[in-house]
Amino acid sequence: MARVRSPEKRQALLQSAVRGIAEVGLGVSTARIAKGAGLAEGTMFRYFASKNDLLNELYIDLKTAAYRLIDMGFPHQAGLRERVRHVWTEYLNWAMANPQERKVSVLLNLSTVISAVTRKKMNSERGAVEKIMAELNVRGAFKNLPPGFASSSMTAMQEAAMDMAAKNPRQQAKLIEAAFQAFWRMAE
Amino acid sequence: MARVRSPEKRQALLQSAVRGIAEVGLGVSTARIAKGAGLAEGTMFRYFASKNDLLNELYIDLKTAAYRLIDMGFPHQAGLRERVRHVWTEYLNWAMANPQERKVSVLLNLSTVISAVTRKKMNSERGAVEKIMAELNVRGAFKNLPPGFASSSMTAMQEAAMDMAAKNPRQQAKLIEAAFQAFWRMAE
Amino acid sequence: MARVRSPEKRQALLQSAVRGIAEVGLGVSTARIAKGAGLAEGTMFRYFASKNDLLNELYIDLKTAAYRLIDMGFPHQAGLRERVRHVWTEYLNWAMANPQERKVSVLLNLSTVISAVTRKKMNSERGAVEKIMAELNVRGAFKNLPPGFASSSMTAMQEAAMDMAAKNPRQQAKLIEAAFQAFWRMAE
Amino acid sequence: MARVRSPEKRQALLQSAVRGIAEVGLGVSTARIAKGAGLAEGTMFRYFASKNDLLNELYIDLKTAAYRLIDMGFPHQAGLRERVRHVWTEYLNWAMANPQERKVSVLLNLSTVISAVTRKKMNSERGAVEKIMAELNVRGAFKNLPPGFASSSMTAMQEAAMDMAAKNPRQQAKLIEAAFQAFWRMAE
DNA sequence: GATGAATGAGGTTTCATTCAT
DNA sequence: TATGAATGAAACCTCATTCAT
Repeated sequence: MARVRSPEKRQALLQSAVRGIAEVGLGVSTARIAKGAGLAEGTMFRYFASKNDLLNELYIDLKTAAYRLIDMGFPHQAGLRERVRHVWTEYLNWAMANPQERKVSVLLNLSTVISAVTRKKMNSERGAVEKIMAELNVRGAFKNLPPGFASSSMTAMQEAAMDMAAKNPRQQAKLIEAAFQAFWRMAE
Repeated sequence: MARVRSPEKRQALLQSAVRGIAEVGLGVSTARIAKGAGLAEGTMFRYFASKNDLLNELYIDLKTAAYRLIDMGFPHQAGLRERVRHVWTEYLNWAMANPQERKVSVLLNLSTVISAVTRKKMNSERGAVEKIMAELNVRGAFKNLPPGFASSSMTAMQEAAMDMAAKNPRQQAKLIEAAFQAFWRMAE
Repeated sequence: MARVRSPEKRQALLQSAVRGIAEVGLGVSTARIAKGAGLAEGTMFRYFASKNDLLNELYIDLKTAAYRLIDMGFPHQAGLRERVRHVWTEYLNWAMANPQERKVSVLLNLSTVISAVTRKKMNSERGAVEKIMAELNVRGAFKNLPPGFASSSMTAMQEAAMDMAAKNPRQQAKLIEAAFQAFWRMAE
Repeated sequence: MARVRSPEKRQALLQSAVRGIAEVGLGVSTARIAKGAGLAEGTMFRYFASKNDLLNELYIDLKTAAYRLIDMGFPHQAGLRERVRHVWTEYLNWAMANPQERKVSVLLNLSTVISAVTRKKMNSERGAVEKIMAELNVRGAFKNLPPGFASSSMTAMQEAAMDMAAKNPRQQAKLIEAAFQAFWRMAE
C-alpha cells in the first residue's frame, strides 16, 4: 500500500510536512500536509502508511540530507582541525539555509513519535562524524570529560551560532568562522 | 465562605502537566492532566482559563524557579569567574534534578503556544544573569562575536553537559565542574 | 430549599435572567444570571430549585406584571371600544417601556421549558381580557372567524405596532393610537 | 474521483435541524442533528463549517423557500387586492403546511446566531413583496401609519391566522379567506 | 492511482448542580 | 445563609484513517 508511485509527490509531502510542523508543531493535520503538497486529503496515505510513518521517514530524510552534505567534499587527508572545521561549516551552512528543517529536526528528536529503530538507524549513519569527534574527545578540555562530550558540545555550540545568525542574518560566514574559533579553544 | 481555591491543587495541575508533556508532548489531553492531579476533568478550568493559559503559566513557573535558584546565594562581590560558575552550577543542578521540567521548558520554548507577552515578561526577568553575560561577551573568544553569544553558548554548553549527565548519572558534580572548565576556556 | 430569604435578591435574579436571556437566549448560564444579580454562582439555587424553575417563575412574573397593569384602572363601565382601547394602550405602553421583558416573554412562550401547569395557570389569569375579546369576536369581520381570533389579532397587531415603535421611538403615543384605529376597523 | 458531496445529505441535515429545533429549541446538539439525518456526528461538519453556519444557511433556506412560493404564479397584472391576496394565501399555505419550519424561522429571527450579513441578504430578497406593501401603506387606515406598518401588520395577522389554524386544522382554506377579509378592512 | 466523503474516537470547553466551608 | 470550588456529563469540533467512486 505505501510506497513510491511518484517520487515527486512523496517529496512534496515531506516538504509540506516540514512547513506545517515548523508553523504549528507536530500536531499538524494530515489534511494540511496533503493540501500543502497539492494533493487530496487521503492521498498522503498512499505514500505513507500512517502519519507516524511519515514523521519517521521525514526524520531520516532530514538527518540524511545533513550527513550527505558533510560527506561530500570531506577532507579525509587533512588535519583534525580542518576536518572538524569542515563538519562545523557544512552543517551550519545547511542549517542556516534551512531553518525550518532544523527546527523540525529538533522537534522530532524531542518527540515520542520517532521509534527506537529509526533512532538506532540514524545513529549508525553518524559513523564518519563520530570518528573525528572521538579524536577530539581526547584533546584539550575534553580530555577530562566522558566520551561523547565533544560531539555534544559541537552540536550545542552550533545551536548557539544559529541563534545568533537568526538575529544577524548578514554576517553568517564571518560568524560561523568566529564561532568555530571559540569552539576550538576547548580543544586546544 | 465556600472552600478556597487551593494552591496545592494548582501546583498539582502544573506538575501533572509537566509529567504529561514530558511523556507524550504538548498534545497531552487536559483530561490526562486533570486526572494526573487527582482532579475531575472540569476542575482544571477553574484554575486555568484554557489549556493555553496553563501552558503559559507553566512556562513562567519553570523559568522563575530556575531564576530564583540562581538569585539565591548569588556571590555579588566575587570575581567574574566565580559569578559565572555560580550561574552555571546552580542551573545545572536544578536541571539535572528536574529533567522533565527542563524538557518541558525546551518544548514550550519551541512551541507556538507561548504568547509574545509571556516571552517578553520572562526575558525581562533574566536581567541579573544577562549582566554578567555581557561582561563575559567582551572577553576571550567571545570578543569577536555579537552580543548575546556568550549567553547562548553557556546555555548550549549546559545542554551538552546535561546530555552527558543523563547517560552518566553518577558523576554529576565532577562532570559539572569539568564542563565548566571547558566552557571557561572560551572566555580566557 | 427553594423560597424566600430576601425578596430583593429573588427579584434581582429574575431581572438578571431577563437581561441575560435577551442578550444571549435561553441558553444563558446560571452563573451569569447569578453574577448579574450580584450573587455568587451557587446562590441562585437557594431561590429556585433549578434553572427550569426559575424560567417558569419568570414567565409567570412577566405575564402577571402585564395583566396587573391592565387591571389597574380598567374602565369597567365604559363601552366596548373604550375597554379594548384600554387593554391595547396599557399593554403597548408596558411592552414598549420593557422591550427585553417582552422579548423574553416571547422566547419563553416558544420554548419547551414552560410546563403545561404553568401555561394553564397563566391562561386562567387572562380571564378579564378574554371576556372583552369574546365580545369583540362577534363583531365586524371577526364574526366569520373562530373564537379566539379577535384576541390573537390584537396580540398580533400589537406586535406590528411594537416593531414600528422600535424604529420610530419618538412618536409612540401617536403610533399607538393610529394603530388602534387600524385594528378597530376590523371590528366595525 | 471520490464520492461526491450529496445534496440529499445536506437537505437531510437541514430538515433534521428543523425537527430538532422545533422540538427542543436552538440548543439542539449537533449530534442529534447528525443522527436525525442518518449521518455520523462528524459528517455534519463536512457540510457546514460550524453549527452557527448551519443555522444561518437554514435561515436563508427557509426564507427563500417562502419567497419562491410567492414569486411563482404571482399575478403581476392583477389589481392590488388580488396581488396582496396572492401573497397572503401562498404564504399561509406554506406556513400551515410546514409549522415546524415556521416556528424555527421565528426562533432564528429572535436569536443572536443569525449574522448581520445573513439578515441583510434576506431583506434584499423581499423586494417583490415589499413593493406591493408600499402600495398598501398609503391606503385606508395605513395612511396614518409609518411606512412598513402595512407589511408588519400583514405578517402579524398571518400569525394570528396560523394560531387559529393550528387549533382548527380542518377549515384552513375558509379560515385563510375570512382572515384576509378582516385584514383587508384595514386597507379600505 | 487519486480523490475526498464519511466516520467516530477523542480533544477542549461549558455548565447545571452539589456541598464543604 | 451565602459562597464558590468541585464535579462529570454533554456540547462543539478536529482529525487520522478508510473506502466508494
